[in-house]
Amino acid sequence: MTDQSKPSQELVENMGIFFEKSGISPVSGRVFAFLLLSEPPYQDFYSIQDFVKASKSSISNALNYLIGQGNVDYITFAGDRKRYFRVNSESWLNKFKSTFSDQLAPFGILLERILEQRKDPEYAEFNDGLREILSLLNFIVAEFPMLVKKWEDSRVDSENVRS
Amino acid sequence: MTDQSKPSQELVENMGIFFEKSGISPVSGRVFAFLLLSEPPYQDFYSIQDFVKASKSSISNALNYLIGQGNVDYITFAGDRKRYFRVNSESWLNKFKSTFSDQLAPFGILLERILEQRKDPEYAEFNDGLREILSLLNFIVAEFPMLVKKWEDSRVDSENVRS
DNA sequence: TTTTTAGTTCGGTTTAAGCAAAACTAAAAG
DNA sequence: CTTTTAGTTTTGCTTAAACCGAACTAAAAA
Repeated sequence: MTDQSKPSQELVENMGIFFEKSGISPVSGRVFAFLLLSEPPYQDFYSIQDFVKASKSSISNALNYLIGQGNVDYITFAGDRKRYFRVNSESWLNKFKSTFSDQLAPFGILLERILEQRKDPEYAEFNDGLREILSLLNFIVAEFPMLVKKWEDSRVDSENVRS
Repeated sequence: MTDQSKPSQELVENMGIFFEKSGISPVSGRVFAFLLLSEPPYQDFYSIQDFVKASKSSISNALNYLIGQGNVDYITFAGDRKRYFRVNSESWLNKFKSTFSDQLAPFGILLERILEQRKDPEYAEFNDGLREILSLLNFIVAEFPMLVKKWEDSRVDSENVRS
């Protein structure tokens, strides 16, 4: 289907390692890297398998994992029963926007629970240290959405300039 | 030494799981949770071992790992050869301040490398999606230190009100 | 100088994750 | 209604991480 220039194995391997570091499996990392680099940016199961050189089960698990994370989805074409898998950059962007609050908020709750337990005033200095972290955390959780909004607004502005 | 009220095993276990999720080993997670909850907030090797119920080697490895991460350090007292391990909230706070940029910046570089490769204009929409993520990323990397600064300033202000 | 203490290091075992191969399934094609 | 296709599920293997117990070490105490 149209263009076929495959990315370099080495680059996919390297980027795969980058994604591995964020906690996903090697094959998932490579699949994701491949989908980010391949032209076209949507690829069917067997092209992925062919490039990544892993078993069907590994590819299947990797794809389902990535789909579950919301970073990948797929499209289909009429009269073609294959699914074409691709990085869903929109959902990826949205995850970015919310990740900070989503991850920080539970951590703030944890810190609050700790401080609730530590009522002994003898070690107030330690508690103050924790309270400082909690304060920064709460500040970020509160301010971050506004930061995103600011970015969004700046995007809209530059669109308007063009039109 | 002074207070001895031990935290509940269950709470330490729960918080341990929370820290495990961020990628550390179960024993490390429990040790860290214990140090966050124990009164006093500094504990010697054997108190930790006794509470966490793991082997000396596991405790040793966990402590050295946490120390390596900068989240734990230790203090000593004259005439006492034990080390007393504790959460270093200051270094923890500092890690917080820098973590975002530190983690986001390499990711931005990765996205840039991807976009460099993807010159085929046929799938410009996909590239636009990636560029959008990169834009948000760069925005956050640039703005985040200012956000932290704003928080720091607000802290100093409230200190001045008191004095 | 011998013993104790406060850990660390070493060697082996257990457990879980990741993967492959092959059997399987559901839908479409022939 | 038989075959092919596009995956999925199952089973079993391999490897690495986590852990334990025991031997070890370096400094302090006796």
